[in-house]
Amino acid sequence: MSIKQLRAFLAVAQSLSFAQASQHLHLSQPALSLAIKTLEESLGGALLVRTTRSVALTREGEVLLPIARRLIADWDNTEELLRQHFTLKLGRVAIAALPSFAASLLPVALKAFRDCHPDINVTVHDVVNEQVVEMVRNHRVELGVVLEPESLEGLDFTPLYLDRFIAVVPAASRLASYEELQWSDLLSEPFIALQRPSAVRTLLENSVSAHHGRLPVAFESHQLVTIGRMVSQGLGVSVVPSLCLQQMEALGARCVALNQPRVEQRVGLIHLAGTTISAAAKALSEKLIEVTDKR
Amino acid sequence: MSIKQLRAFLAVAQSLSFAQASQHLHLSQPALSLAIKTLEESLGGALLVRTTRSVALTREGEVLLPIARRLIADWDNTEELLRQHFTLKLGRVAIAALPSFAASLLPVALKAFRDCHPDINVTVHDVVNEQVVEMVRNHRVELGVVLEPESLEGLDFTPLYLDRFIAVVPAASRLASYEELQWSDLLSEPFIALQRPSAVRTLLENSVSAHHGRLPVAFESHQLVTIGRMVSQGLGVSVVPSLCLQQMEALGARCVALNQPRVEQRVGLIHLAGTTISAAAKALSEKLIEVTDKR
DNA sequence: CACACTTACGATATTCGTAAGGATT
DNA sequence: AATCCTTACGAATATCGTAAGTGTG
Repeated sequence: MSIKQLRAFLAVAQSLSFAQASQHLHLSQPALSLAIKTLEESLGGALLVRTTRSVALTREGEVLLPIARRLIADWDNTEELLRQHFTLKLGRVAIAALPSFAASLLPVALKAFRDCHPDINVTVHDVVNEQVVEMVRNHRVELGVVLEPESLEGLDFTPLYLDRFIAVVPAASRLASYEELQWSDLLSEPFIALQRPSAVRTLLENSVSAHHGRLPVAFESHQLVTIGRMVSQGLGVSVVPSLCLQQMEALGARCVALNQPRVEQRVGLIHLAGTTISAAAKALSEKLIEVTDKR
Repeated sequence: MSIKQLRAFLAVAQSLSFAQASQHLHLSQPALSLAIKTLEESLGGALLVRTTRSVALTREGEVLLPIARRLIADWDNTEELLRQHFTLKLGRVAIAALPSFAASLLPVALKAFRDCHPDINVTVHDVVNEQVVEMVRNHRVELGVVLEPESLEGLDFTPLYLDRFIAVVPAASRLASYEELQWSDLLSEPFIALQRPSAVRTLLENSVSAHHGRLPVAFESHQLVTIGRMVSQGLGVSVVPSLCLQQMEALGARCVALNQPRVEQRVGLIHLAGTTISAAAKALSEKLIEVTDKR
């Protein structure tokens, strides 16, 4: 029994005419006749009873008809579903991104993506760097945006941009007037840091300890928003990924370039190595690269 | 997308090896490779990602896999179901028969049928002659056993046997000692008749009225059993299809051949003309012919 | 170099369409 | 005579298997 044969049966059963059915199938009448015949032979009995002047279903044909309708419909739906997935008319992508990225560039990329592919469902997970890696490893998400990890065992890393960290200081602070700052300028102020565990926090601690000893953390939060507010209230200073510049200024804090030394870290896309990513994930990746390049 | 292609995909997706899958499918590796390739082309994207050393599913392949499993299972089940119907391993027949037949020969035929085809569900409707015809006409049953009707518009009639009516008299009656009886012998006794409407009743009335005027009905029932009991209790006499002989004698009545004139009527199978009957119905018909011939 | 998938190509099978045949209205 | 399905047959198409090719561990 083949799909063609079943379609042939369905067409004849519905029109009760080989002639009409053959037109509908874009097939010659004899070819249709043969198809039905071989179908009947493969099943071991007649499905249709043809007198020269009329066509009718046998009881067995009546048994098959509703089932055949369902099988063909299922078949066509499946084909359509897959095509939609490939043409990005349907599908889902899950992406995880570290908070600084999720709050800045990701929405821009998502907007561009959604404009191109409005029917793709995108799930965003705004989690700390380590969890992004974990979610990619556990197949929880297809894509991740992270600070370049030291070990990317089993992961493919695609750099998006180089993140240069910036100092965040109260608008009223004397530090706000400088063109650029050094670590030594900041360490005299109370420091507001991201709570551990956090890749940004670790990066900062390592950067500081190399030149000035321990980071003097006065306050901690795991929310960038909270840090921004604390700074703008004059509670202290902080250092955040440059991506957060706009967000911080919107919260009333001032951002100043941080040099001596610069704190830099590549940010990029990760996905499981060895597996291909879906067409939808590929399209989203491209949009992310596009958006980060533009900036 | 063809069945073969989907089976090929399923085999590869489950074993994650073209080599193993090709063995399982009894197909050469290159043929399998081609099948998958054309499937992917027809759907518009890759389902499997092959490095030279390993095979894995793409996201789209993962979407298809569970659906493919279901489609193939449905397909195979349907094929199996139809084959079972044709080989009489599965199916149902509905048959309607007039009471005298349903109570006598039909069970014998059913026994023989069930011995041959234990998995066919048979529904029996024990109804009066007119209802048998009606049920066949309304597609309520495929087969009917009736006294040969005058009009068989749209019906195919297959004679089973000639029913010769017999007189039923109380064992204690003087009539019980005769070898055969005539209508005139019976009409002196109270007559117990089947209730109208009944083909047997009509047949008797017509037969009598041609020679002796009206049938002097003293009692009526629509149950043969009741008539048998009434006769055996000495309430009167009756005339029933010869098929009921055993049943009547079992109820304590005596049966005597009825001549002068003989009342005869062909009993046969009917089914809707123009439609074929199911394999199961055909087999049951054959058993009925076999059983009625044997008698 | 051994293994696993792909490409190339000739052979085989299926399927198709045209033409002729048979039956019914 | 017209219509509708079936059979017959040569042609196009698809599928298959063998053999050679390619890339990886």
